[in-house]
Amino acid sequence: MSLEPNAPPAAAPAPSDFIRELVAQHVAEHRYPQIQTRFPPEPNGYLHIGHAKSICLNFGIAHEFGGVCNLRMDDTNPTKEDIEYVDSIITDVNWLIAGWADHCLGLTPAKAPFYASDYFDQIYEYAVALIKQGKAFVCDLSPADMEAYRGAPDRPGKDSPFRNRRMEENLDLFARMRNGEFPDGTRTLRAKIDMASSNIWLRDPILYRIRHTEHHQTGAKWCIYPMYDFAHCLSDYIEGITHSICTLEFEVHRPLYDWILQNLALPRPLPHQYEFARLSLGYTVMSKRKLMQLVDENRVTGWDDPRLPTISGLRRRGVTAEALRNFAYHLGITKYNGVTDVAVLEHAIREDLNRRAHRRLAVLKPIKLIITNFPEGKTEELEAVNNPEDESAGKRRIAFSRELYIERDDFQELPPPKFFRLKPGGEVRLKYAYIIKCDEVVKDAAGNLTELRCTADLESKTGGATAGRKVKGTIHWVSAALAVDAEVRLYDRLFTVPEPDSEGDFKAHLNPRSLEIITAKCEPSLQAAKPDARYQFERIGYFTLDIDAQLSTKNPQLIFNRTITLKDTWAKAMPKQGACSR
RNA sequence: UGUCCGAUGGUGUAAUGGUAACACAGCGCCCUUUGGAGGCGUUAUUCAUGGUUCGAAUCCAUGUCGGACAGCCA
Repeated sequence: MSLEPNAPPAAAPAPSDFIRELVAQHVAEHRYPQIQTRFPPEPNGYLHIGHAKSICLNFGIAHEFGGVCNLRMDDTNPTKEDIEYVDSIITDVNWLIAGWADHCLGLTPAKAPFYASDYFDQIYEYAVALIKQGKAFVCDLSPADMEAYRGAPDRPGKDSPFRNRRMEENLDLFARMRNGEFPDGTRTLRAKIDMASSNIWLRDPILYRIRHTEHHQTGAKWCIYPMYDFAHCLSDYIEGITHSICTLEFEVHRPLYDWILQNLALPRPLPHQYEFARLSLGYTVMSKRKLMQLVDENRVTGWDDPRLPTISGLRRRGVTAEALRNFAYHLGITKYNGVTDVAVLEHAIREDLNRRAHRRLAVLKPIKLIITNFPEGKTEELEAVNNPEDESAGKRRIAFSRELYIERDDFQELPPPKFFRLKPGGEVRLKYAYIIKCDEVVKDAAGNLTELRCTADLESKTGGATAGRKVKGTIHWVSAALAVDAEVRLYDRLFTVPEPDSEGDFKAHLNPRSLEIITAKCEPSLQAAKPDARYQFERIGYFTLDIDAQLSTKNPQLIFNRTITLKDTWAKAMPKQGACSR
């Protein structure tokens, strides 16, 4: 465990909430030598944005108060866990805290994350200690009997007939449980507390159960495994955790957390548990069980499907760690179970990408446009700004020619009022290039639009005599001859309703149009697109290369994921138009 | 009808006995070679009732509504 204190950051704009206030108070009182938090996922699925909230809280507190936060696998149930999940958790956590709180990450001497299973020997000894004090006993009740004896929330339970076994017998039986002498489910180790307690978790809770299952970390060493309640508080204690922060559903378990540590008469200070409300986000589901269902039933392509709220999915979609952290920052920490509007996430993503993304021109749904007064075969180089938000991003040159593609949605033959784009006889600015006027609309025999014929004001480009002319609309374009094709994956929300899991089958609300795949025409510079770069396709949205893209082969294939659309006040005013999807 | 927890604009949060504020969303205007970004403005809030107090979102009482808990899951 790492013990060197981290220097508090210079002047980080730290959020404030009831947990941080408590921590600040404890720091002021010098209650602990150092603040220690932990993020304790069970490796039984991939991490999602709800975990990101918890990671930002736990690492954020360590970061702000000069402490350390341990990543700890809460791996006490080998029947549900897998090494694949361990690996993904390590990747996701490191990605999310990189460059921000990675210096707060507590690591074992072997530079590995922590595992509750590392403490199985110690936890076993603590169980023995409890037995010796007469505070735990081996119970032979079957699962069904156990349930019957437990009572109900409004009805007390009954003492197990095995509750008053002699200490020596308990010791012997527990050792034989460990030795594998009994089949699964035949015996448990239970704490001796109070079967009449109004808190069900204090009704002689199970501490150990028998599971003849190999563990992804400890192999075949154990056939008994501690329950969450027993392992968690002790793991916290062993690691020197001061603030054990978890979600609201563990509130009822806190008396048991405290009971175990107090009855073991451990040297102080003891860790304490604090609870906050988990994240619920609109238009998605957040439970690992439901996410796993979507993955297992191939409703999505995998845990990292860009439509999923998993950290790996968001990353693949193009969301940056910084955007996720800013989102978490704006969330706040309370004990109220609310549903956060996805617009808050979307805002954090756009704010981040607007600052960092280089602009490019790409046409998603092309229609050909001919500049009739521009010479055939001529190519002109025009200067384009890479990022108007960041002058240091520089400029690039883009090729202009007689035949172009423009967005199909940027032309309407019978435009509604306030349509600022191209229309018959109308003028529009081609971004970074000329003002053009639409002279002729060409259609095929079936009446489908095939081509637009326009004339350009050849003095209107940047630096030209009429460059200052005001036209209402500006549209994007690419040179037809030089454009490169790219597969573009247009993602939309996975569900059609704000709370898919509020009632009934959540899968009934899956959005059938959550993914549309198209071939776009891109400006040639996109051929050199970098895997980690974010691009804004001007007037369209933010895009990033997908991991499926083939970049270094003989026939490179560009594949872009749409991270998020640009805000579009026109689409909002004209709901029936609807460009690509939304 | 048990125990614990909670309730502030549409949404999420702040105000820690002293002018109810911030962000997102919405709406309007300005600006714009992105209908983006940005700027300015604006709509809208303390669950209810009673009490304590000069003064209550905040403290107390009662009620209402919501959430969590009866896995050998975490």
